[in-house]
Amino acid sequence: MTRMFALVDCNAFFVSCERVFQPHLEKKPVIVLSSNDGCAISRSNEAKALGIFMGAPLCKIKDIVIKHNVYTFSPNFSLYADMSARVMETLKVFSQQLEVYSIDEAFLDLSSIPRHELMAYGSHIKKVIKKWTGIPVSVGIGPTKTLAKVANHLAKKHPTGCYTLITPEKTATILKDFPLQDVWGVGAQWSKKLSSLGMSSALDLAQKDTRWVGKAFNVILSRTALELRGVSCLNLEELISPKKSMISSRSFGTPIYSFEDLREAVSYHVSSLAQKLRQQGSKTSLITVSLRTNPFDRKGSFYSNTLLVPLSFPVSDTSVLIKAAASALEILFREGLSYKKVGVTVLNLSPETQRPSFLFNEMNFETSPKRESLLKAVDQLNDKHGKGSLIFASEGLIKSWKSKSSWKSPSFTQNWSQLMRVG
DNA sequence: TCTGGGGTCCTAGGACCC
DNA sequence: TCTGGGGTCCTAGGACCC
Repeated sequence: MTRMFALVDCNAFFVSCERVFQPHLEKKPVIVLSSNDGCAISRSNEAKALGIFMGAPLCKIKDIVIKHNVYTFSPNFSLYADMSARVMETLKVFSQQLEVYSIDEAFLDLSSIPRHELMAYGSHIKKVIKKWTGIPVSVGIGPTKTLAKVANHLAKKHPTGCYTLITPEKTATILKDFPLQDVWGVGAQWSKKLSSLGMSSALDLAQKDTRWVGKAFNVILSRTALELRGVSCLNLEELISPKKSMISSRSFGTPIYSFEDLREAVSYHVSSLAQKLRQQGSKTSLITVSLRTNPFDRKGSFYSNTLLVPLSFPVSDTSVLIKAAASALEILFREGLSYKKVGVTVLNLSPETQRPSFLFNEMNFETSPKRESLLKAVDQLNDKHGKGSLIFASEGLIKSWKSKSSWKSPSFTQNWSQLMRVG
């Protein structure tokens, strides 16, 4: 039996989340900005119609925003995460086999639904999600994940918000006019190269010999070519696999000059990563610190550098990681520069249950039960009273390095005092 | 005023070993 | 003149995704 996948994608997700709690924003141009109020990362249809592009820097669209009274929000990621969880929970009603692909997208296995009912089933999903969560979605259905993605593109423009690509004939007709750069897995670089080789539509790639594609590009793109042809190569990944790396980084609201401020910012990132490591039940044995000045600043010379610090054993202890990161920062820091961003990455993650046999005394500090229960208590307090309730001293209290966030909506789903009031 | 943040996978090439 | 060949592991870099 051929398989059948649906891709359910939330429309302008962050904007839609804001609208659920502020219904007066319906039909109005709305945008949500990136961290630091940098650029537009989610746009309502009305905002798109005004010519606001994905990733447009706020400073460059300021005139449009003022002239057309575009409602502008700083990002409220915990709100979006909560709304995402509601959408995903609701989706489970329609298929037990579900892959949460990103914060606003999920693949569903619909192989068991009769072919002639798929269109109606897709429309039904859309209606129920809207009714139960307030979020509008588009549904694309096809025999492979890549074709479901293509169908979803078309669904966004279709009045029903649902589109199916079931027969090979219809699929070929659609792919003939479907630009290659819009295919899932084909980015800017490859579409440029493909175009120079004479391919411009998705059908061109689908009809190419896959071995040739594999040689000229790689196995990923040859898989994409097969999927476009209707051969399913990518399975539904229902299990959420543990992360193999984690990043915490942020641009500063205003440039930072002092080592002390940088160290506080780095400590903050490390602390947040360490907590996420413990949440996932992982430890890291490689931490990297990177910092850079503003790459867009024409005056000063650009400085960007990263340092890897291998740890002698896997850890998730905040203090141990802060020490390692601070020593890296000392090496990276150059006096007199105006820094714009720091970031910390933890790699080589391993399950915390997988412990190496101990040879050295230094292990004792990290693994002592007292130490572990202390960190557990810190995590529990922060869970209960909100992130940042209890922090490590090195994170600092002033946070002069924090990001800009001028127009953040209230914590509608997180904080009792900020719940919506009715009547 | 000034351009996000967080991930994954694949490949080539070097180091090292026998 | 000749100076192996094959395997594994690791890393950096490049591509992609949201």
